Parts: sequence; C-alpha cells; structure tokens
Amino acid sequence: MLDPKKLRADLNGIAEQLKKRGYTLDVETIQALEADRKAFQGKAQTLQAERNSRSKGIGKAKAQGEDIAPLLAEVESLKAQLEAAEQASESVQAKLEAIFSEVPNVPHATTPEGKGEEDNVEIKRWGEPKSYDFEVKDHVDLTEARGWYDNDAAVKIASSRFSVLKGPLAKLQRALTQFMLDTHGEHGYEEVYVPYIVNQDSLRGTGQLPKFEEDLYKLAKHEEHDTNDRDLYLIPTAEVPITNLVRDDILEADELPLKMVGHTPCFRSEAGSYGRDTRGLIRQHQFEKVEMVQIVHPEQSNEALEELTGHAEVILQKLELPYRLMALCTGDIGFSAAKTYDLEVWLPGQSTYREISSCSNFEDFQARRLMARFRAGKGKPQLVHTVNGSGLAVGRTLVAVLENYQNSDGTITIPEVLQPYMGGVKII
RNA sequence: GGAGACGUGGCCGAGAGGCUGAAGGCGCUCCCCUGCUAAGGGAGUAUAGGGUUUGUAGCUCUAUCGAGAGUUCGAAUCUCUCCGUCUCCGCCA
Repeated sequence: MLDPKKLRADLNGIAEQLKKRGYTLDVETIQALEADRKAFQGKAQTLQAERNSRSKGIGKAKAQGEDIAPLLAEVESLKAQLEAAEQASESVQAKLEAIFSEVPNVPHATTPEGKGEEDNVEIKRWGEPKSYDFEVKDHVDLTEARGWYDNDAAVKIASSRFSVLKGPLAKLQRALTQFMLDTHGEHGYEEVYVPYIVNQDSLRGTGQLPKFEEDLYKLAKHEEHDTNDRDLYLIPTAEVPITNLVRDDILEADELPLKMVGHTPCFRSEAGSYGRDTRGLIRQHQFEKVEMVQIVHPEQSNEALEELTGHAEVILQKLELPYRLMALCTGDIGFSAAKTYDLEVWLPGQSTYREISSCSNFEDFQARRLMARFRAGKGKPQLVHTVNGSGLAVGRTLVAVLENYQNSDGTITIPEVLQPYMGGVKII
C-alpha cells in the first residue's frame, strides 16, 4: 500500500507516476472522498470528545451524590448524533481503504518505461547457449521415455498441470533444492522452514489480497468441524510466509538487514493462463521454489536488490546455465514492486530464454501493510524495505538442467556442483 | 476429542463499571551524587490515526488492555463469538 499521507499531499504527482505503469488513478473520486473523510472524521471525533467529557462529569457528580438524571438526558441526545457521525466516518474510510488497497506501487526511477513484456530491457547475458550436433529434445521427451516423468499419473491422482517425477529425476530436483539452499546459506541467508498454508492477513501483508484472490487456492472449510471464521490459503510463493515473519514487528536497527531463505512448494491456480505452456514442467499448479527475502533499512534496498539478484545469478553460474538479466519495464512489474529484475535461462528445447527468477524491491509498499518497522536509536519506528527473489524456481531449473545437459544418446550429464548431492553420480 | 485456567505496555505484574492510557517492579535513556567499583537520589520511557503546521518538531483530539461484536451516559473491568496460551485426560507421526 502506498503512503496515504503522500497520496493526499501529491495526488496528481503520484497519478502521473502510476500512469507509467498503465494505471489510472481516479483522482476526482479520491479527492471527493478525502473531503468527506476530513469532515466526517472530524465531526465524529469532536462528538466523541464531547461524550467522553460529559460521561466523566456524570461519574464525578454521582460520586458526590448529586442527581444525575438531567445530565443523563443531555448525553442521551448526543448518542444518536455520535452514532451517525461514526458510521459516516467509517464508511468513507472503508471506501478510501478499498481504493488505496488496489493502487499499485509507484515504479522506481530506474525502472525503464514501457507498456509490456516487449519493452523490458536486457541488461546482460551470461554464458553461451551450447550448439548441439544432434537434434535436441525438450525435457518432456528426455524424461518421459525413461519413465521418470508421468503426466498421466498426475492427472489421475490430481488434475492437469501437476506432475509425477520418479527415480533420478525426482532425486535431481531434490539435489537442486539442497544445492540452492546451501549456496544461499553461504551468502549469509538464514534458512527457514515455514507453513505452506497462510491466513488472509499474511496475504494482505505481501499484496496478494485483495486483488489477486483468483490466482490462489483457498481451502474449503469443513462444515461441521471448522468453527473459526478464518480463511486459509495455500501459499503461491514462500515470499508470503517468510516476509510475514516480520509482520507487526518493530526490529532494532542493528538487526537489519535480515536475510532469509526458504524452500517450499508453491501453489497457483494459474487462472488466467489456460492453454499457455501446457506441456511439461514450465507452468504447474504445484512447483518447488527456493525464495530469498531481505528485510532492509530503507536506504539499503536498492543495493539489496542488486545483491540479491546477484545471489540468484550465482546459482545459474555454478550450474553453468546460460541466462540473461532483464529489467522489467513499468508496464510489466508486479503490483507491489517498485523495481524488478527477471533472470531468464536458456532452454534449448524451446530455443528461447524463459523466466527462472524474479527479484524485486518493494520498498515500503509491503512493509506498510505488514506494519514491519525498525527503530533507529530513540526515534520513532519507521518502515523497513522488503526485497525478495527466487533463488531459483526449482522446477524450471530442473527443466534447464535437463535440456542444457542432454547428450546425443538421451542421457543427461549431471552438472559438477550437483554431483555431491546425487551421491557422486555423473550421468543419468 | 473431553475438562479446567488464562490473555494488561519492552518484560513481570496490579486493576473486577467512572478519579485508569493504565499502580508497582524490572529493564532502558538522561541528570545529580560519589577517588574507582558498588550503592543511592531525580526525571523520562507504547502505538496508530485526525486536526493545526513549511514540518516525521510542538500543541491538541480520537482510538487501542488478544481480535471482533454487544450492554451502558461511560467498559481493561459485564455479555457473546472467534483467535491463542497453559494444565490434566484421550488420541497420534
């Protein structure tokens, strides 16, 4: 969420910046509501003050044994007015809150301007796509024939867009996960294990709600057993539980930066993507991801994004997978992000670069919702900045390893850094 | 799953319809005293929002005692729902 004070102070300026990302801020509606808010809230508070002081008067009068009947009658008339004023004030504030909560973050000055994917800017390339003296296969062909990838079984036990992996393939995925976690551990991230199911407050904190509910899996409540009124969801990314670790916290300045890494499955309904990437492991309802999160001092978030992106790159470099680094343009960055880098890995099976990591600086946009703050010295608590990124999407990394390391006979060479995690096996 | 107890500021802990945004203690900050150390004395020490304002300063108002709803002129205190913690029993990887 953006700072309501800043929004108020510079509504048109912010509208201008949001326009860069293709978002039109309804300035007039907000101005009208703000005027109402000011009026109603002020009135409600004045009446509250009035009631409070009179009620105190009644207490004192009663203590001195005076007749309080006339005083009671006086306050009685206040009551209806107060209730009306409170209601009006609350209703205006709820309307503003609803609008504000759907306003995306303001892009960072260094985020390139553009309308969509095609305007993203390539920052650099690393590694050369290999040339093969045989016809390359994609990851499905490489693994299905050997009985390691079974789409039909996944459909049988769940539905489309799930996968069953077996034998060396399942093990390779686990090896990748371990390798990533260990590497980030060396980068100074604390490994965390977190719930895969979260409540609405957590999803609001990181910005998935209220706007993107359709992308989430919501758990059904058991009619008889569940007495609570709490809605729970499967996590779409470990960003949600990990970032929410600092929700409602006031950290000490010297605790920053907080660096955490975690591995979780991610669950996405992929509601808007029917028909896209239906083949193989690219776009699944359930996939594995290693996620890095940094909670940082506001002045450090730009550097932190560069650093964290670099940490994601290290994984690709150690795996010797060719990739390119893209700066997403204003039209393509996510709702909560001020700046985002995507890492795209080379996939020989598709002869193209595909997104394998997304690293973003959210500045204080998430922190405001989360009420994640820190205290510098004796000063008032101020909001932290949050930065996160995939390090990496394990399922897609698996695809990349399979396709980039394939041999003419259909076997897969295991990248050197993964061999210790595969019990020394060099080829599968 | 059954039975009971409980949830108050950074922490501990009083409070049981009005004088309580909250006693007291610990911790922390500043000041005084004191050869050093130790001890002692004094002051301060929640968060959010609104108004005022050039101001994240000051002043002022409002809200907050797990969360929400209710009763009341008035709720930390009474009622209800939910969340959570603890103890005992049962079950369990």
